[in-house]
Amino acid sequence: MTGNSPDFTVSLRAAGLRPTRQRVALARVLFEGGHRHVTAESLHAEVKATRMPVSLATVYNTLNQFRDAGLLREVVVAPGRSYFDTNTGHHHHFFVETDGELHDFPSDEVTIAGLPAPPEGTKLSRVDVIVRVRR
Amino acid sequence: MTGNSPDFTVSLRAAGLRPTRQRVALARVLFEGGHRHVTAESLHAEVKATRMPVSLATVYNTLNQFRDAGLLREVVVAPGRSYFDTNTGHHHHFFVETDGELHDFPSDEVTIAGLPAPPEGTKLSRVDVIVRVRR
DNA sequence: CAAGAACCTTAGAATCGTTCTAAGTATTTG
DNA sequence: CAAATACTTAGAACGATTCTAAGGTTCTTG
Ligand SMILES: [Mn+2]
Ligand SMILES: [Mn+2]
Ligand SMILES: [Zn+2]
Ligand SMILES: [Zn+2]
Repeated sequence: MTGNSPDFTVSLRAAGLRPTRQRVALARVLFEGGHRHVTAESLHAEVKATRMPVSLATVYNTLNQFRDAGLLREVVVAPGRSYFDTNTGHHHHFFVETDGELHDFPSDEVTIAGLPAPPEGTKLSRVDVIVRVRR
Repeated sequence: MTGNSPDFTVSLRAAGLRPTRQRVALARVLFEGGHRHVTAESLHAEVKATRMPVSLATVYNTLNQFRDAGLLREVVVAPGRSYFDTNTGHHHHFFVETDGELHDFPSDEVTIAGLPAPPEGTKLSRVDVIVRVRR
């Protein structure tokens, strides 16, 4: 290792994934710097700009594997397109409907009181709050 | 008029839509009886069962027109599929991830406190709360 | 109640985001 | 290093949705 960047080789192996060139390149784009919200297409465009060739199929495969490994979370805000979120902690979203932007806000400032009990025979998985706004 | 069913001709005209055979048939399936959550495919199957032939393209057109007219609301809970909701009032949803079911719960029992201000230059459109549960 | 204008429905093609297939390539293991 | 295993990829396939363009329905006006 020659730089000071996080060692994605380690976290990929820890997730049970071989640290291939493509996955390391994608991890760098995703996890270096602050939290991100990407689509497969936007991530593909970004990684191509680093001159590391990665196919769109691999971007899809990798996003799904990272999500399954808990490195990413999938956020559903608009029909027909998936967003992937590098922030896997508890938080909620502003969705700017007019331009498709997604912004985090912390869930610890928000209180949700009076939620009814889940339907018979089900257990809670997650509570998503999406605040839709427009410009 | 021979029955006691609501006059969908009137509400369609009020929405600026001609009360065609197809739209009236779809309105009956959607709005007679209690609130519904449908997909284009599920609604198409239901209306076909009434022996009134309606193409899938018309189901899509009509759902979009009803949504634009405020008769329906679109709910995004899962990637790759749109749900349409006949309940246009304030309320939130349970989504049973394991079988794709959507259930309402009233928003007046729920309190959401501490929401941050919308990003600069945006105004609030709607707050969606989706409680995801699994069997 | 014409008859034209406006609007609507539809089959089938097209599009879009995503997944699959299968053949070649990289990574790991011993 | 060789064999085993996992990965990447082009291109085909897919499922949901939208579009096109041609024929049918509904509305308006006299
Ligand atoms: Mn997926
Ligand atoms: Mn739509
Ligand atoms: Zn986020
Ligand atoms: Zn509802």
